[in-house]
Amino acid sequence: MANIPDRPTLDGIEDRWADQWDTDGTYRFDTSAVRSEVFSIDTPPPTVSGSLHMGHVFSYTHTDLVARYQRMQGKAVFYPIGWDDNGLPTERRVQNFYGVRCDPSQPYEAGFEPPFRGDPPKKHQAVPVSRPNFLELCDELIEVDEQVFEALYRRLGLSVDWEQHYATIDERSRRASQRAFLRNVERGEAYSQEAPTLWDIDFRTAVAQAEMEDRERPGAYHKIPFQVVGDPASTIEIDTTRPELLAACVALVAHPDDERFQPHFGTKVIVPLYGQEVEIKAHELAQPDKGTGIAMICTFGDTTDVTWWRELQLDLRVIIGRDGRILADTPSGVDPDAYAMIAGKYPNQAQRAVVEQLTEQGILIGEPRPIEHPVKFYERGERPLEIVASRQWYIRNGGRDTDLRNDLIARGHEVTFHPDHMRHRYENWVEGLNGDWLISRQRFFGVPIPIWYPLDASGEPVYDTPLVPAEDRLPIDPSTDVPDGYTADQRDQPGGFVGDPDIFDTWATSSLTPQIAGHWEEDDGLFEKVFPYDMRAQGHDIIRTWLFSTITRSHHEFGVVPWNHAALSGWILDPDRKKMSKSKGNVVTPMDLFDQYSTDAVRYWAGSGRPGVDTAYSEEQMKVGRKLANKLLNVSKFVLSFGDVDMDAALADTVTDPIDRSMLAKVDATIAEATTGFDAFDYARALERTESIFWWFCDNYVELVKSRAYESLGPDAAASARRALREALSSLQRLLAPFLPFATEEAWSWWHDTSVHAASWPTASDLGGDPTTIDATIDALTLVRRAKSEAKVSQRAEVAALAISAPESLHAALEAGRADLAAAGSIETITIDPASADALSCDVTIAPTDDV
RNA sequence: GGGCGCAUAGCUCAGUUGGUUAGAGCGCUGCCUUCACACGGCAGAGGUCAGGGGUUCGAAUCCCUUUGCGCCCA
Repeated sequence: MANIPDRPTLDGIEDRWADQWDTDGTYRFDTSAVRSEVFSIDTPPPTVSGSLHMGHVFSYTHTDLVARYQRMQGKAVFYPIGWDDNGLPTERRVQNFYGVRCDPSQPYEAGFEPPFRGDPPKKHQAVPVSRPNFLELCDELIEVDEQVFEALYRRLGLSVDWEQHYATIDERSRRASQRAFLRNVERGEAYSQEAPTLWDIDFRTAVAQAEMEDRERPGAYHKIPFQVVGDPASTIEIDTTRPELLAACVALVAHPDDERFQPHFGTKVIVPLYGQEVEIKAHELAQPDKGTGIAMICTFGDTTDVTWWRELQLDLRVIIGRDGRILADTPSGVDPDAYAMIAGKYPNQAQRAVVEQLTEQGILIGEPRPIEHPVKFYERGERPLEIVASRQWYIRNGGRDTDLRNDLIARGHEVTFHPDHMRHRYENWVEGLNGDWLISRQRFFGVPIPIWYPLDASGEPVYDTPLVPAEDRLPIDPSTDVPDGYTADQRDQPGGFVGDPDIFDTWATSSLTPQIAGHWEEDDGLFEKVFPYDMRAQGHDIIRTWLFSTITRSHHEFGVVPWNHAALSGWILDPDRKKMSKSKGNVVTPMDLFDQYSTDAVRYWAGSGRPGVDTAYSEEQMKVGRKLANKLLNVSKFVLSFGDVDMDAALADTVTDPIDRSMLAKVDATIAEATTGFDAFDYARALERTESIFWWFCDNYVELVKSRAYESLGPDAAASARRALREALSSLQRLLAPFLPFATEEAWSWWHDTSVHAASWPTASDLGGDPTTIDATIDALTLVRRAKSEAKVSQRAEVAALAISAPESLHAALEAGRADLAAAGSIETITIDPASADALSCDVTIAPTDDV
């Protein structure tokens, strides 16, 4: 037997085996496999500029469990991983790390040295740098960040194929992203349009509906009267939380069924302070129970205003600019003197000024009434979103098209969700979309939109006839590359061309991970082997973004769903059932936990979290996992210590004892349950069943037969026990291998030359044993142990006589275990008598001890 | 406001198509220095299955309802 350490330990085994797997290529994808032999997995590329937390460990472990199971089932597992490095999170991290900010008007500076590399002082003013310099710093930092992530994932034991690695900013990703987009454009699935857009005034970029969230914020209703045109004695009172937008008012609106306002529909009123005349309109989105029941429509205060403006075909009277300030120029029809009081102010400052004016002039009715109301924010933003008109690129997603929406809902039904109820999140989201998917961002670090526009004679872009590159030129950067038929000196010249200055939102690229990871159109045959993927793994919080957008892109490009199964992981909650977050200071570093409890122990905790269920962070569970892994090492050592066993002889010829066959029948049943669980992506169930039989095996079966295995009853009886022990151990090690990859590999290596992770998933030994045969003997053993516990003697204490009373139906089973029971309980004589009751009972006579 | 999920031992959770006395681990209590494991082992105590109603021979499980918690969407 190979070297079994005297004292097996979990400490330090991770690096040793991770290196070995790397050397052996244990998890390398077999590119010669045909599609039916492949199990392909689409995993989330983590945002490398973010923090590493237990949420990553949790959900990535779930994916790995399934990957390892499928690999042991003989599948060629395609399990790539990528980093999501493009986008705003990286920009922010670069700003905070180097103390710089991107200013595209700055010239490029070769060999630029940033003022800091990490922790600039708080009072430091960010140094403006050119876009190319800024992007260089992005590239520099993500390389460092990615190494940290890779180290963690290797330590976690993810069985990913590191050769299939990608990043969302790398050349292949840019090519795939641009190619997919250009095909969307060609088919009319992507288009650009000048339209009202959700806008973050701090990041100065457009934001998609999926990135928007409601936050409860204090506000106040201001009751303001509008004088009716032609009837100075009559007023209409409105309640508004945004009096600063009075200048942008284009209409009032009430519900068509509201009898209070029906007489007024079509009449005009005068906006206080600013004097423009606006009409009273009817629309069913007006809420009669909100405020006074009639609202002002401004261009634009919120998304409902956009709907009203569009459907009621109202004027445009924009007053908020892209920097969030009130525009300098007075809109048409608005009193310039009143407007001058708010021009240049931020909305909150403007509100104070307007309320002051209203109060001074005695217009405001009563005091403002404070309320809490939901306000729309960019999920990363700090000030409320505004709505500005701007030209942006969109991909159709059913938000403006019922047929497409229904198609995408139908696609959702082609995916099996785990757990199933997560499909509701998807459908809820698709049904609630109110516009197409905005993919352009006015930012810097990302995949450039591969489009130029011709400039007309006056130098204005002709947006209707964009210039697109041939696919074989991709990826391109329109700010440096030149469209076919033009020369570089025509850039920005009348009659020349201009590059689209924007980049894609991160989701526009990460929605293509199946294409990117699978080398779509890279002509190496990989894509056809892996697509559509077998499995998408992700957290349930990004169903509306990543899951939905990936289905949308696949639907447009291929007319199929990108994967057959979507496995959703839950969140990690802290022990108080709150979502863990850095701001609450309750985030623990995964690496420390790996060191403290062993990686396998942490994986055990993750594996016990059921699919889709939010799970409490629990170091107690990690302790249990450590105990399990430790026990596996020790019981393996013990089972393998009984001398050589002829593993070539037929199992049925060697394992003859009905007790041994009964145990193996129990293991068979567990193998079936674990297999059923894994086939349904329910790794937690597989773990629970496996763990249960494992502890039973250690505590009961091993204790019962170890004397026989020591040859107390002769060589044949010993051979049956030894072979059964090894058979069971082999199955148990393999059943646990997905969960405890390091400990099982360690223990497996003591008696095999190849990896347990390349071994086949266990199958039933099928010796025809009765799984219940052993139970009566174990029950009797438990009663003997109890008697010794109650007598407060050692479990090794001798028992002079054991009288078992049992129903006659159990006598044969008890006879089968009689000799093992006598040895395990140190029992001199055992009698088995019929019992009147159904239950088994024991009368234990403990032998007198020789007091020394 | 619409939708989804959850409620079982002090804690974390299993409990599959309804079927004997509702299970596990942790924690707690007692015992055992036992030759694989003291990072261990053996045993014990601990439950009105959130409340109410219904279906059924039989309900933690199915139906209705109330309450509480969480999430998604508007």
